[in-house]
Parts: sequence; C-alpha cells; structure tokens
Amino acid sequence: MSYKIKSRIWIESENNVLLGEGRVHLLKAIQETGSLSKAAKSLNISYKKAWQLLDSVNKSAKKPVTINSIGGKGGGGAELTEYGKSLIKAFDEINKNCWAFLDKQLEKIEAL
Amino acid sequence: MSYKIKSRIWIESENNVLLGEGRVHLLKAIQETGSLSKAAKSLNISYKKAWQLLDSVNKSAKKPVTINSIGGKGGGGAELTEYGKSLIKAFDEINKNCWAFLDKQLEKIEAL
DNA sequence: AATCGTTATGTCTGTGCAAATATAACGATT
DNA sequence: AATCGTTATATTTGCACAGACATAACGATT
Repeated sequence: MSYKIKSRIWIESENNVLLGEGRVHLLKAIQETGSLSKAAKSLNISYKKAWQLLDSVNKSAKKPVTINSIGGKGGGGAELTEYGKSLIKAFDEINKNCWAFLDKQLEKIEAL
Repeated sequence: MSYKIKSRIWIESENNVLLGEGRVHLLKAIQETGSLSKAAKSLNISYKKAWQLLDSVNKSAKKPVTINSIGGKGGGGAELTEYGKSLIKAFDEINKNCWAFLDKQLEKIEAL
C-alpha cells in the first residue's frame, strides 16, 4: 500500500561510465568463471556486448580492472586484478548504504 | 582527474513509477505555465509523451497530483494540487540529500 | 606447423520505442 | 450553435540500438 523508492548509481571518470550495476555483474561473473566469454553466457548477453562493457571499464579506470590473456593454454581468459576486486566490493557497499539512506528519506513523502 | 558518482532515484507505487526526475520536471513546468501543452513545449517533448507521463503520475499517486480541466475558458488547463506541490518539493530534497550522501561515500573508492 | 578456445573487432539486420501526425471530446464564452 | 484552445487518445512513421553473425589474431601445447 505504500510507496517504494528505488535508485541506480554509477561512477564516471571523465564523462565515461566506469562502473554501474551491469558492469559489476559482469565483473563478478568473470571472477566466477575465469573467462569473458563464459561470463557473457552466464549473464545471457552477447559476447560482443560483454567485451564492449569490459573494454570501457578498463579504459575508464585509473588502474587495470582485469587482466585479459589471449591464446595459450585454454585459449586465454580474464581475471580480476586486486584493484578490480576492491572496486566491486566498494561499489556494493555504497549501493547498500544508499538504499538504506533512501528508505529513511522516503518517510518524508509517506507523511504527506 | 577523479571519479564522479551519479545517481537516479525514483518512487514507485505498486510497480508503477510515480515520480522520477523527468516527471518532476514536467510537474514544475505545469506549475509555471498552467497548461500541459505549454509545459510540453517548454520541455521540448511531444504533447503525447507529456500527457502519458502525467496520466501515469496521477494513476500511481495516492491522491491527485494535478487537476486537469478540458473545454471552457481558454480551452482548459492543468494545475498542481497542494499534494502535488508537496511531492515535488520532497523529491527535490531527497535528491539533494542523496547526492551529498553519495559524494561522501565516493571517498571509499578514491582511496583504493 | 596444426590445433584449440579464447580475446578482439567489424558488419548487417530487425525491432521496439520515440516522435510525428491526426482527430475526437469537451465546455465556457460569444 | 459556432468558436476556441485545450485535454484525451489512436495510428503511422522513422530511427537508434541491441543482437546475430562472421572472422581475424593470438600463443601455449602437442
């Protein structure tokens, strides 16, 4: 019976998007699968889209977020750097804090 | 040289969007112009889109947000109810508070 | 040097959504 | 009853963007 407040946050670097919910999902999937193509499959998005997202993330970040290798054993793969792992952890925390904050703020509207 | 954090918030009522930034802009324009069609023009959106937005807002809200009159002197018009005025004021406040909150949170990422 | 599964890109196609267009309905005023 | 500018809605058109498809590049392993 009552209103809900929702939010979407993202982090930009010089007008390019660095991180949003979709990109964080992708990074987590890479962490779990060890490969960009497997991550794309698990998220049900095309490999191309996944690659474009990851490329954009790495180009926007101050330090590398993933290390991608092509060729070699298994054909290659992708894995998160320590910086990448820290980023998604921090993003999740900020997101949770934001939800809690907004839920409190919503009372202002419920009271009307 | 540093990251920026951005956000978009919106309020839902039973899975329908009640208020977002675009809808608030529209309501403000209605307040200034006294008419939905003039508001649409001032925002450079089609009348149809403006009407759909306003219709959706009024259907989602607990109480009427605008009073629309058709026909009569001047052909009709639209104006905000007291509830509508309170809503956009509260939304703006929440939005500002959210920005300030997130800016502080961003420090967690800058520090990485 | 042949194989393999991946990363790294370009190209093409279709479709969903936005915008434009059209028009009905309305009621105070004259 | 004729006019007027608006609200209210349906229909058509256009275009950006996502997805499918294709293929090159790569290097460890055999």
